[in-house]
Amino acid sequence: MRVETNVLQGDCEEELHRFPDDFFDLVITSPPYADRRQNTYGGVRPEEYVDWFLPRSEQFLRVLKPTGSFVLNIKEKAENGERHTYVLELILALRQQGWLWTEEYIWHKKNCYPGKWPNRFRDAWERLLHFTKSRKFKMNQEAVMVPMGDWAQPRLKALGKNDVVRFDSQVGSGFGKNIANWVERSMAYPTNVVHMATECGNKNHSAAFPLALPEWFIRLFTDEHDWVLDPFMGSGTTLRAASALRRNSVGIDILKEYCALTKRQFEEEQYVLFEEPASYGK
Amino acid sequence: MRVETNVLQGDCEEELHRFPDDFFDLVITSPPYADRRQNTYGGVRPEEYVDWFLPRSEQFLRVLKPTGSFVLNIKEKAENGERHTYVLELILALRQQGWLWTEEYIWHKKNCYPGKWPNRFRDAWERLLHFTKSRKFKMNQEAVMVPMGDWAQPRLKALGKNDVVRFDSQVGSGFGKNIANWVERSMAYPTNVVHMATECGNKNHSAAFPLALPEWFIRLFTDEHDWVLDPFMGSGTTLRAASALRRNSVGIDILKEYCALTKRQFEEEQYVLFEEPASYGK
DNA sequence: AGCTCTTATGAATCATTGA
DNA sequence: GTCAATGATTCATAAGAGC
Repeated sequence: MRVETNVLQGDCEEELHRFPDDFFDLVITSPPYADRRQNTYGGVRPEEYVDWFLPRSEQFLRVLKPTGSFVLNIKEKAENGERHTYVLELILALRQQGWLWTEEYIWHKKNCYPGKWPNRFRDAWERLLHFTKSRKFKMNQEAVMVPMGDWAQPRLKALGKNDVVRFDSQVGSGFGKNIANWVERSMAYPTNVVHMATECGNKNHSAAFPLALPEWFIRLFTDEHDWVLDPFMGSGTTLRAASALRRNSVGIDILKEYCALTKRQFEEEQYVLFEEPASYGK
Repeated sequence: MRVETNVLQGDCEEELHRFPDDFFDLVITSPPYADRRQNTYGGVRPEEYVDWFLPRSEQFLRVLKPTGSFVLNIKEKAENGERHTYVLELILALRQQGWLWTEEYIWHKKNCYPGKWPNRFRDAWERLLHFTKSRKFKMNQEAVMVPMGDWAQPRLKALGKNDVVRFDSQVGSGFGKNIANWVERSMAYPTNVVHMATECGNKNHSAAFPLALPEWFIRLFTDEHDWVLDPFMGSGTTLRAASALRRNSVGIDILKEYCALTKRQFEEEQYVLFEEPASYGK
């Protein structure tokens, strides 16, 4: 069975009217973050962010299956020395809209942006908010289990001073013990903290999240041939992850450039798939 | 100059009336989390949590210096398959009360509680909310610097884990300046994700946080002989960290058992200090 | 192939300048 | 006064070069 991958150009609030209720199994997206500047892409002011978001999330709620999930990657900006509260308000508003706030995953960005300020350290994490329509939803926990052999050993080898000092010695309690536990089992369930580097890019566009991030959630919340939606597609990372995992997908973006770029990149990757199947999906 | 360490038994809302305005440099605490069970320590219902907290935080605001910081360790419970929203509401309410929500640090618990549920993974993180009274507050970023990437790669190979741990704990106990001089540019500032294991509990009480956690924030937000307050003291981890770092401290707890336990443990540690000064500060 | 070393750069944030 | 744009700060990665 073939996998469909569709790119739609337009505002997701409008475009989603094409789809029936209860169609998608997963909505996963990294929307444009709030920004005071008007001339950047998607510059929505922090104060207006919730009002801007709600009519769109209402459509997400409609087109999502009762067993589906909605994963929202977002992080509030700091302005005038303080964190904005619009993300907190958005969570509360989404619950009012009918969503269940099932979980908050943390994306730990190992290679976060550098910088130094008098009142804060570098921001190394973002929220991955997990909303559902019902308490019974699809979750394939086994699909994201971490293979111990493949993971722990090279990790240990590559364990620079950073890892040891930062992860371990601050406490002094047992990496050794943990390792021993890991070796006994071959697979372990992950936690709600996802460690991933941002994609260091030869990309010509600001990639929202690394491929591995949508991949992780697509494996976790969908099966093969399920339907995945990214209503703020950007450069199309979600679609590539979905396609590689044999899920049908729809990406929507308001900018023609992004849509064209995604379509083109996608065709190139399809070509690569044909040429060197082994390297695809990496 | 001697360092004072005080334990007060009572409700912090009452006990703090003893203190003048603008007295403390840091308030750091892990309050009793919301809990539906009434007969456990500090069983406050989620729905009532904000109302219960606000009169107390009003006192924190009063006794904290304008340059001081308030660090709140908290995490919302999941109930009936959903995350509670009282922590979000608390943040919004604290801002209304006059606090600035300066930052949200993530405590990544490397060895989080085991368990398996159908709709979520193990919870491996907690919030460390940083509030201040003003945009100009005290922050000693150099006090929590960590060794940098390029440097120890070859050295670490030769060293082995124990050496690294010992190196780090020496830094913690006051040799930091020397180390910093040796390696000049080899130290980097940390991020807002704090990696620490929970203290593996052979303790007879559920330790709220590991010693290293208050230690980190005490070094970051206070100088020697500053005053540290933990209004929900519990087993007294904050006080031990403060004392080891030569900060004056006040701990308040409503339970006599905790107060007695902390006093007793504290005297024991003082005794250890007298016996084997070298091992203290570990 | 496996190493070391070098280089570019990423949803950042704040202070300053200018409209 | 408000708002928008610019410069300075700075580190964990991947990718590429060289051996």
